[in-house]
Amino acid sequence: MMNRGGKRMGAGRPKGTNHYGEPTKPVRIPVSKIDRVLRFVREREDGIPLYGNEVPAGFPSPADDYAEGVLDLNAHLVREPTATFFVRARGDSMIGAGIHDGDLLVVDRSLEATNGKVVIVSINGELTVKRLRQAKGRTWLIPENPDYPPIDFQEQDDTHLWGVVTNVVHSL
Amino acid sequence: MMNRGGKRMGAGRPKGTNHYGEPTKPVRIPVSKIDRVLRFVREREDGIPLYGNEVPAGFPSPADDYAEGVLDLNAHLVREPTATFFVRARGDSMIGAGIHDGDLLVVDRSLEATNGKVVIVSINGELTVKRLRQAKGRTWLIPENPDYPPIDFQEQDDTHLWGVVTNVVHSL
DNA sequence: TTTTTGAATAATGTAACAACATTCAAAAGG
DNA sequence: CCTTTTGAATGTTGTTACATTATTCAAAAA
Repeated sequence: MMNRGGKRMGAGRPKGTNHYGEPTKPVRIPVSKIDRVLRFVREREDGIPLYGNEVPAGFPSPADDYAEGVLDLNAHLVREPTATFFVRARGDSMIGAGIHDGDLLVVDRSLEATNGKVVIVSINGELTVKRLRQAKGRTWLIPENPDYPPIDFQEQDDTHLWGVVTNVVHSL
Repeated sequence: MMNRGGKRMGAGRPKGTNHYGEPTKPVRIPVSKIDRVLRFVREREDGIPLYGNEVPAGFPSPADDYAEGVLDLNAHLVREPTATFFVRARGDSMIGAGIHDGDLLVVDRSLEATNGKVVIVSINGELTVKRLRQAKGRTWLIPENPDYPPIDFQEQDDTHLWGVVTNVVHSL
């Protein structure tokens, strides 16, 4: 093997040619979460596009500028992670509010349960979802289905108001 | 300062007393995502609990065992990230399928649009959501609202079937 | 007995390193 | 003069190493 020459100006791998197009730094991650972190970091640089009602040029090509940007469902649906939980809805008593049997309800305990909000309450160990209605110093739980009667509600030992439903996830 | 003694058996910080209760490893993360990764790793060790229809003891305390475990909305609603996009629904023509004006639709392009599926199509540059119905060699787009007429559908230059709606996110 | 204090040991953020990837242009070959 | 070969140059990347910090213990001091 013979020498193949000396200095080469401008040689070498150019900056910014890494997988992400930006610098990286080592961050310490608990081992059980490394998989999910790597999936988040590597597989979806673009997130999932969100479109409005017009068909954008090249729709739905992830390389485009998105009509309404990009969406992280966890962040979009959960404002207060520590105060949030999910409940699966049963029955059709709230069909008028768009809540169907089997739907997933996102419940925020940090929101105030004011008049007209859809809330999760427990009555005798059963969870139920109804609309809260306060009038004339009394509180009612109103189903959104004429087949069901309103419930006279007052917090006691066996009843408790757990939180406000912010979102309904319905599977088709 | 005087010497305060020699060997101490069992002294020192005990193992497993870190923030996570498990070992950590450095992972290289693109700088723009470090914030979100740290938030994910640090702020929510428990995830968000998912409950069924009975009230578990101590509900809803994150320390409990959850009736149905823990849920990551992105993973739960998005099976094929690269083939998925979101569309915001307009109008009430699919009210019977639980799709309301302003709802967020999760659309999977990798699923086959078979008879009976709810699909996203573009017609003359407008996106619309309807139920696909194939019969007698023809294809129809059926609204789920008696106020709207079925549409005779065939893919042409100005029409295209974009994907199958898998989930509907409805905000209250 | 209680308090003070430094030794012992784990956790943590980051620098450093070795292995790898990428690009360039000089040298070789035609 | 053009094409191919080849090693230098330089960035990237996963992991190790390390200095600093945090935590606990028990001997020494009070």
